[in-house]
Amino acid sequence: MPELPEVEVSRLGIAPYLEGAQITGIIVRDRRLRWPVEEALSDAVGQTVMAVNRRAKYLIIELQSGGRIILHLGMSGKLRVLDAAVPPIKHDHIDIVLASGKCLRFNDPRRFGACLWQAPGHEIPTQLSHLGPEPLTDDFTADRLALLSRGKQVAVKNFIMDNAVVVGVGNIYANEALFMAGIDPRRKAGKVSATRYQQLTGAIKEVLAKAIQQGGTTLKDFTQTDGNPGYFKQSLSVYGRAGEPCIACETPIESLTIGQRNTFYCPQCQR
DNA sequence: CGGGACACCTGCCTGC
DNA sequence: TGCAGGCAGGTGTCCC
Repeated sequence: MPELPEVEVSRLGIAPYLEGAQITGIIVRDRRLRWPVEEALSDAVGQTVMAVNRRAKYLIIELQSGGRIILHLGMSGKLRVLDAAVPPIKHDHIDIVLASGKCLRFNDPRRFGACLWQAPGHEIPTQLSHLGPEPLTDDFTADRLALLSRGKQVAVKNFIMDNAVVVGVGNIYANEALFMAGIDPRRKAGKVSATRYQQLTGAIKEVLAKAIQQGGTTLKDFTQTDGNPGYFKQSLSVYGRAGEPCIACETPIESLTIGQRNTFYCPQCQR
């Protein structure tokens, strides 16, 4: 479910229901997420939601008190807005109930996701305090990649998936961006030229922006019971296509493991 | 310190 | 049909 584009699509989907709404209740059915859900989360009850923002793959629900509810979807998390009276299904761990009678419902089978509480006047949780720049802003530049990669022995694929370098580049889009830029994912980060970092930076921005746009289709029926995505599948050039012909040169796409993650590339186009 | 392995957890798909 | 095994879109932690 959650690469950055899907988190952003979720944000766009839930924001209209949440912004300006009053929270009348919070139901926690299972506290055992990535980190235990704090009891103090209930302090959000009675608060008005001022905005729903995103930082990296975290969704941040800003409250009038200055407090924040911070959600992360992990590997399998999903958010839906539905009538609060709808009976919960398996893995519906948290409801944020609104005065409108609707609720934001967090479902996460694997429980790698998180729901953090930042009390008013408190520091942002440490998970969010060491994050690199957002990929779709001007803070993310080729110069930054070139600078940070100096002398680095890690594979360039791992490098761009490092949240301290740039946030929001998950496994799928790391593969796709490296294909677009014609860079072998195994290449050491320190051995990628400035010119090619220029191309890679553009590729990351392009692939993420495009995926968010395509997510807009999913957005349309976001509140329906199960609008299941899969929207980006047709657009993928290499991810999940081992053995299939490269869209550019027809050489079979190869797969291997880098940093315990499945990696796909065209041995002809990517050097 | 950089780099890499591992951990967390459930569902689903494959192959015997 | 059943079951074991492997794999999955993330990321903090631990160990060398």
